[in-house]
Amino acid sequence: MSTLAAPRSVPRLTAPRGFDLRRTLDSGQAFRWTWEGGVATGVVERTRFRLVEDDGAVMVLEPPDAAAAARLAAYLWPDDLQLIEGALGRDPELARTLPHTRGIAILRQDPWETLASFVLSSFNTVKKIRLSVRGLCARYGEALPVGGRAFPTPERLAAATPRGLARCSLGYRAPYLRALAREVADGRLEVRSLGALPHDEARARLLRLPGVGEKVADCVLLFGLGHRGAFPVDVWVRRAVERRYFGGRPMRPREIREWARARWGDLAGYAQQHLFEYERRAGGIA
DNA sequence: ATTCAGGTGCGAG
DNA sequence: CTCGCACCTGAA
Repeated sequence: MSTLAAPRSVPRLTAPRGFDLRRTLDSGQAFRWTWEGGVATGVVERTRFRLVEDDGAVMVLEPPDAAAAARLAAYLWPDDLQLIEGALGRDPELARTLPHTRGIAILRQDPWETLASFVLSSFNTVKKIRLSVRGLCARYGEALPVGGRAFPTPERLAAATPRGLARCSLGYRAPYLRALAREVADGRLEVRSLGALPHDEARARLLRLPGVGEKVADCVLLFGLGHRGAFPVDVWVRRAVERRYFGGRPMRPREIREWARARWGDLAGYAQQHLFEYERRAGGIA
């Protein structure tokens, strides 16, 4: 099958039908993946991976380890894309969108990393978020045996100095991040246990955190806590919904979110991802 | 040099 | 509650 000559030891993961690695990793939900040619490099939990897509499969160039590859699969494609895209395609607008966006999976990311990263996302661009996250990992992340660095623990960030955080270009978000890290480090917030709460309860808990508003809370629910019905409304999604579904009528984010949840239910998060990706590319993001 | 992109928090009404 | 504004920094 494979036309690539690869060492026999390189694990080859069969992707779900239609899965698109590049679209998935570049869709603004994760901030640590970089591409060099056709090779994606990124850190998941405490393992650095190097991946290439190959004819319906993902070749794991690094590490050469079947157990790690299995963990990667749980991160990359937690959902049945065929089923989801089939259902969303019954929406005429999404049917027009999907040819340009299909194959995007919503990742299952670490809750703490997701929360911390998306606090940085407020009033910020994807490019700059990546820059800040890279800086945080370089400065505060533990060096991993095989190379790369882990995302910083709450303890490390709680102990960070304002000066050190400023080096990571966090701007006014630095105190939010540190306050957040302290809540977790002190045990006032159990990030992992958030995942066990129902959607609405987890959301209410997130909204009490510093630097977490409705949009960031919905991103954490969707990308870190597995709540696929969450519908984060950023400027792109807002534009897309207003223009494509409401004839350009200005709407409040909350109104959009409630409408989306009623319309798409547990698939709202995926609907958002496709609308976001399409709008962003049409809107001139390289 | 100037302008722009981006959610949240806060005070005022 | 809703509104209007300040906030920080890389890129154009």
